[in-house]
Amino acid sequence: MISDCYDPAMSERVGGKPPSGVAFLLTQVGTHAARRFAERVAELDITPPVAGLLRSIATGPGRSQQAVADELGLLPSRLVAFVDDLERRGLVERRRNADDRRQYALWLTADGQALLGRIGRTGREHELDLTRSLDDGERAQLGALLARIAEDQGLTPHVHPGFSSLK
Amino acid sequence: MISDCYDPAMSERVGGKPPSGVAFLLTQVGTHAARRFAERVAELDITPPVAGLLRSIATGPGRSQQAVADELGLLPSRLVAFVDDLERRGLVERRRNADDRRQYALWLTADGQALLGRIGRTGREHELDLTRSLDDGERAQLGALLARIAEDQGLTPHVHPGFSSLK
DNA sequence: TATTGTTATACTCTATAACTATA
DNA sequence: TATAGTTATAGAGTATAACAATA
Repeated sequence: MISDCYDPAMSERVGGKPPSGVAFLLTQVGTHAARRFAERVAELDITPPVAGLLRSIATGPGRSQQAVADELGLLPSRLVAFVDDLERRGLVERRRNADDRRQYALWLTADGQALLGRIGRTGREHELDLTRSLDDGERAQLGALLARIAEDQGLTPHVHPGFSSLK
Repeated sequence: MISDCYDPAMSERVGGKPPSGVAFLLTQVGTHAARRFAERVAELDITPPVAGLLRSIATGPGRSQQAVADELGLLPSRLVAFVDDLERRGLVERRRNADDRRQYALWLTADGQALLGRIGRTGREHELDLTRSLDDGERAQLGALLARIAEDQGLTPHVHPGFSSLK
């Protein structure tokens, strides 16, 4: 999923009217951004979904797996595999909830927090490289326009749509 | 591939410096754009890759499957399945090349051209809806900034990175 | 021997449903 | 009975290698 390979601009050229093609540019550049970020965090032996999961746990520590899965819009069965792997690597800890022993509370270990720091630095490098052809004013302008579209289209702040499925 | 679920902005907030988050916004909005376009063309019983393939054949008719696969950066083995389906539906035609009988030349049928027209209208609707919160000047501004990034990052015009693998 | 198109296969991602243990 | 977490499984999408026909 997740690929928009058709270019409205081209067919508009055939159809008559002049092309604008902002939508296609958005999918093209957006896909490139996602791919480059994935390449960068691969050097930390994680994938983008795992990076998002670590951040989510850090932002709201001690929540149940369902609560986290719900926030990120991913299936509980997917989250299990992620947490299994992170727990094996000593980055995340599962603790039984004493009040409701069906639930596990998720916490970051010290190693997990250190990794999150490295992910943050990777994200800043990614940001700088991707927008290196813009000056500060243009970067802010682009951010403002994208934020407007994101809000208008009903996208949840800080949650990537790649997580979705929601159900 | 293709999902960038980690938000640099958030961890920067933890790390210290103020967040900008243009890179994350790009993947978020770009993924949304690709998904919405996929939903739209699904009503024409095609997927975005197939829409891109139809456009490619229309732009350069009579080329071999390898030439088309090469342009779009997709594997020959993937293209076979797409062309099989499109030929069954009477949208594309395979013709043996008389000079080199190993090759098939790809052509759009009249039905295929009609479908391409409907795809073009769908693309224009998509473009308008996605950028409905911007005025004409802002839309042009956004397009210019995205085009600058696309060129700087070495993206091929009119070819979606989702096709890639290149090899 | 090399190339075009094709088939077979495998590996990942994603989605659904069934199972367990607790409530 | 309902819920949290887990397991098993099936379907896309994607990549690799082997094959037949032709050069």
